Amino acid sequence: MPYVMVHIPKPPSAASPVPRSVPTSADVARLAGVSRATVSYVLNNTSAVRISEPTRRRVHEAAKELGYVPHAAARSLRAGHSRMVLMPAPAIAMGPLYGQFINELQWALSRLDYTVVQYGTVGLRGDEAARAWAELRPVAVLVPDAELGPEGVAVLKRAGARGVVTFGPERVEGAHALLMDHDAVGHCAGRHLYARGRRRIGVVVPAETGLETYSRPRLEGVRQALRGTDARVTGVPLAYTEQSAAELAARWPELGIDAVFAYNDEYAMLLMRALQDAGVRIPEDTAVLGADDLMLGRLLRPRLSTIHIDLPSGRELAELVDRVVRDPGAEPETHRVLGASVVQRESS
Amino acid sequence: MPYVMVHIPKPPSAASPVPRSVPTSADVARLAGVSRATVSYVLNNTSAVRISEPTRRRVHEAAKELGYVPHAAARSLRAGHSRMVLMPAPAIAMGPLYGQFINELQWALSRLDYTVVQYGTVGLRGDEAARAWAELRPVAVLVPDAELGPEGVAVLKRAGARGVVTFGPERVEGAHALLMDHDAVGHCAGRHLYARGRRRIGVVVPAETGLETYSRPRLEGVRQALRGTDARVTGVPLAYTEQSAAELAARWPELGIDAVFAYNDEYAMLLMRALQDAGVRIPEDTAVLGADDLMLGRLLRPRLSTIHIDLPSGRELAELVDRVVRDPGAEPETHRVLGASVVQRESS
DNA sequence: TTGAAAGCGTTACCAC
DNA sequence: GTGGTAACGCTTTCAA
Repeated sequence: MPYVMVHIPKPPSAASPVPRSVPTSADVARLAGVSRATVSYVLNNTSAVRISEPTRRRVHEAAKELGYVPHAAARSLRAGHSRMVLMPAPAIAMGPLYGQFINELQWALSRLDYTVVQYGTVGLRGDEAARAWAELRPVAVLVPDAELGPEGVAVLKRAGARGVVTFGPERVEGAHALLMDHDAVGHCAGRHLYARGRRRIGVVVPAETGLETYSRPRLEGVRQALRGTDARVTGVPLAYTEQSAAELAARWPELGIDAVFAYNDEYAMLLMRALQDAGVRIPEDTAVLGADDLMLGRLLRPRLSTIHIDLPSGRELAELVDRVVRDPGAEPETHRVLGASVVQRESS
Repeated sequence: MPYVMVHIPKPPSAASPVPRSVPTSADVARLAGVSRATVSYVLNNTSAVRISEPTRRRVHEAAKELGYVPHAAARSLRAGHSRMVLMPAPAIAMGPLYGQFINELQWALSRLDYTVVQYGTVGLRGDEAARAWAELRPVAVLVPDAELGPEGVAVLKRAGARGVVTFGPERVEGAHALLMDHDAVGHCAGRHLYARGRRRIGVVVPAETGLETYSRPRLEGVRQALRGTDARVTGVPLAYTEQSAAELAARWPELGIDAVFAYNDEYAMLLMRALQDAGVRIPEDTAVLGADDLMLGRLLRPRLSTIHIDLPSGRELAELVDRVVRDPGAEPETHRVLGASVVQRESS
């Protein structure tokens, strides 16, 4: 992005305030004429101790006047634990499905009084990343299985994490697992295309790195669904560019494929357009099937068939995390959470 | 999402390890037979002090054996500051453009040795949110201007934030600003449609809440571009559903609109399809213009014209943050960072 | 009802 | 070169 920042002179404004140092509870105590303990009692509404109303007011006023804000690090240091649930910020934008999932989850965890923090880990691999997360002493960690090994789980637990929950296609030793076996997506796709009479089935494998975790099991799922039948399955690499799609479409006749499961709706839209431009009729010559059930697929002509993916609700997941935190000794559980179903429209 | 988690019994695994307490540097010192200070020197590679090689080795081995991980809260408490840059996790999934922007930014800030944390603030409004952020004592905060008022800026600064940078269409008193005036996007769109000979111009305003911050200035920009001309500008509400689009398309003739700027490419695709289904010819009867320059727009027929939006690179932004942190006394600066240019294809 | 003091895990200063 | 010690900001027990 070659865009250059243009500096605009700041309009005259109020004089910058004197850079006071950060007010502490001691400052509040001093201003209110009470002890630090009293300040703590008042601001935390400690029920075990009864503070007179005038004192409460004085403390609150002092806190407000100073703009006092408690220091989270000091607090959790003293308490010996935090309510922080850590999850890695996704390295690649993973589409609206994942985004909504995250939002729901954050909301549900907030309701349970947890604080969700997405930690950007760039360049750190495996155990390095686990160590960086452990430094924050989160009470729970929610992480794609691809980013954490068994040693990573151990590091986090030793650092006091009461819950480690992974999600993705595989289990990780020692952690609770939300098993999203994308095999099921592929399996569903394979069965559908076979049922529609297709026998030479292509499966798009994105060329972009970072997606193998999902694309490989999806391909495997198709293979598995068609094992023992007369159908043939072919992996088809495709980058998310018009050029790549055009090149693939040009080779289409020689591939001899009569149906393609295109990883997701976006790749499906890209490929479908390229095939149409190359004169391939859809679905007569080749059926096209996407995944994710995006709204946009419905707008194409022919309308895009897709695999609808059911993710667990944020509320369920939050409750799982909470349960794990409350009973850290429990055996790691494995939950199968990914539902897949065909939405047949016109492209298959 | 009605999907129900299926519990799968855990396979037999290694006995769960004894729940030791979290190892501290004191434990490492004890095991290595040195003092806590020495441990600190060794693990932090303090250059001011020279430690014998055998001692170093003993410390490293002890740390490894115990699985010692330093406690970030304790460290920053002692240090009096952190390297944490805080940004709110977006409440609504904001498309691939924003996602890539965030990723680039995280990467660039990591290069400068900052730690990026996305803090999920659900339900907290304005100053409440600012206070929650302030508790973490971040060294810098990067936040959409819509989520922070001047008082919020003051709270954060009093809590020790050396840099507060807002981005979005408006400035916030006391903070550095990345002025993304979406007026420019609308302006660009208005000029283009006018130049194409259109005179009765509709501007889609998403019905979804949370987007007003962007949709309002875009509409204003179109108005502004066409002020004093013979063109007429009409705001057109549209929800992101097929039904809403169909209803709008049915009313299209009575609206008497010959060109529409559709907020972004996704709304444009939705509307364009509905118009086509209703028999409106594009671009002959009505021109359609999107924004964001998504790949998918190129796949439509007619190909979707769009406004390409140039965001600042993550590197530039990271450098701005770094500069602000290093010189917190500087006057707040305002940078104009949003470039808009027409990409004309076939729909306009 | 309030105050004094200990301690959470680290690091930096100053003696040894 | 290495080890004690104080201090960061907060909560909580105990004593007054």
